[in-house]
Amino acid sequence: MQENDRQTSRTQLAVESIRSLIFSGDLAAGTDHLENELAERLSMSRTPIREATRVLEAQGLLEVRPRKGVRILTLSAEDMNEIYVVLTELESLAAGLAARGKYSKAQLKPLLQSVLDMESSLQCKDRESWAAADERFHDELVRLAGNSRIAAITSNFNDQVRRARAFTLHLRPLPVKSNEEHRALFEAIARGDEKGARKIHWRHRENARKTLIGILEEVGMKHL
Amino acid sequence: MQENDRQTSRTQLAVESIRSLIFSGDLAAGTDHLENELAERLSMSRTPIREATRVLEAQGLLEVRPRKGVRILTLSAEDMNEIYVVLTELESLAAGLAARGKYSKAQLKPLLQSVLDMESSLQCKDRESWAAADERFHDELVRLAGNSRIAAITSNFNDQVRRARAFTLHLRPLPVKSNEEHRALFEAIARGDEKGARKIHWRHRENARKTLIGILEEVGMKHL
DNA sequence: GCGTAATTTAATGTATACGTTATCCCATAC
DNA sequence: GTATGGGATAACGTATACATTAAATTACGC
Repeated sequence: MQENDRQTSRTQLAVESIRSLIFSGDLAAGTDHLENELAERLSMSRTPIREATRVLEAQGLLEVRPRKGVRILTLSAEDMNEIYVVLTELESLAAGLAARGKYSKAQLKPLLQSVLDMESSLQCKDRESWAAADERFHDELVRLAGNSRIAAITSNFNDQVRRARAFTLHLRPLPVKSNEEHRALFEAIARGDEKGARKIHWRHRENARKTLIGILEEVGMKHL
Repeated sequence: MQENDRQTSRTQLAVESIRSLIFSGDLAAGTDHLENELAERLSMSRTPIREATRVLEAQGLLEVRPRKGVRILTLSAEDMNEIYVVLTELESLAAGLAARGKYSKAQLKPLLQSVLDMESSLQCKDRESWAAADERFHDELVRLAGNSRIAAITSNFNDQVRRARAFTLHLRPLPVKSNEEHRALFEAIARGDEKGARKIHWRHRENARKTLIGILEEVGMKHL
């Protein structure tokens, strides 16, 4: 009856389902949910739900508050700032490491492709596809850095700010400048310019951070 | 009969107990342990053990391998390097943020105290107490940076490399230079020199990284 | 009506039961 | 001796039972 495989255990399924529900907003930030409710919703007993929520708590997506249910975490502007500061630092480091990697043009192809994709998305003013390409760019950048810890942390933080980014996607100006920065970063990595890559990406992220925080303050969005 | 309080739930107790057992070496790196074994050892049922091991897995201290028990993770020299690279980056960032904080002498007292403690430990050649003061120094530094994410990540990584550091503590030369660096960093923070603080700490950590990796390679320690 | 104590409710923490199945062991075939 | 297959074992995943206790509700005295 039950699947024993780690990939398809109810616990694993619960982790993924709850993550999706959080990202989609079905479990809105700031709302509370009892174990029973989640169990019923996902058609399983409380046992896998409990294991899943403990894992998601460790990942910073929710908070277990005994007798009040799990609370989907909200992010204040201050939280956002903290996260962006760390992302800026670690991705810049990643950019430097990627440049140090002396990759060939062929190896950098996926990175270049994501830049091209962003440029074409920008021409059609298609923000959604631009965002998707942007995510690929950042993922690829971190992958090229070859440090699994950096990858794990940035992935986790990107999960945490995903909602905020989606929210502001349509509120901010078309990211023309952002694209120029991506291209410049690509060039720096391609020519193995570690310091340059670091600096370019650092400024890129700083800009992104300021834009995001600016919008959140403008909209008076205290929590997201 | 059971304690319901989050602080003293069996799950929480299991998390802390298992952590201690790992740090003390009672659960040695690379060894496997069945849920039943752990449950019996900690005098509780498998339920809290399972929840605890999932959390510890998310924290990177062990790996759940169905039917083979949980494996206490070992760290290769490469893992160590990855972790130190990230620690270097984030703690340097913390040092810069601490300097930017423009703290008063009074507020910096704990930091200074840990430097003084290290210096006196060094005079008695007491490595253990030096290491304890060193840990206080780094904790305080990160605290002063005022970014809870940096604190969480560095704390987690320090946990992961704790065994390795303890192992090499008596193999490396007395950290005279390290102490000079701590003092210099303190001065930089005290005078609000953000760039200087960053640079000093970066070099400090780089030295620590190279020393550690050097020793591990010298001793031919592939895993720890 | 209001504050406090008693009572009920229900969410949780934990133990336990049990079905499933990976793994091990051995018998048999070659 | 090696390989294959079947059966036993036991570790795990999950559901469920149940005691505990925080929170909600009611009862009560003033």
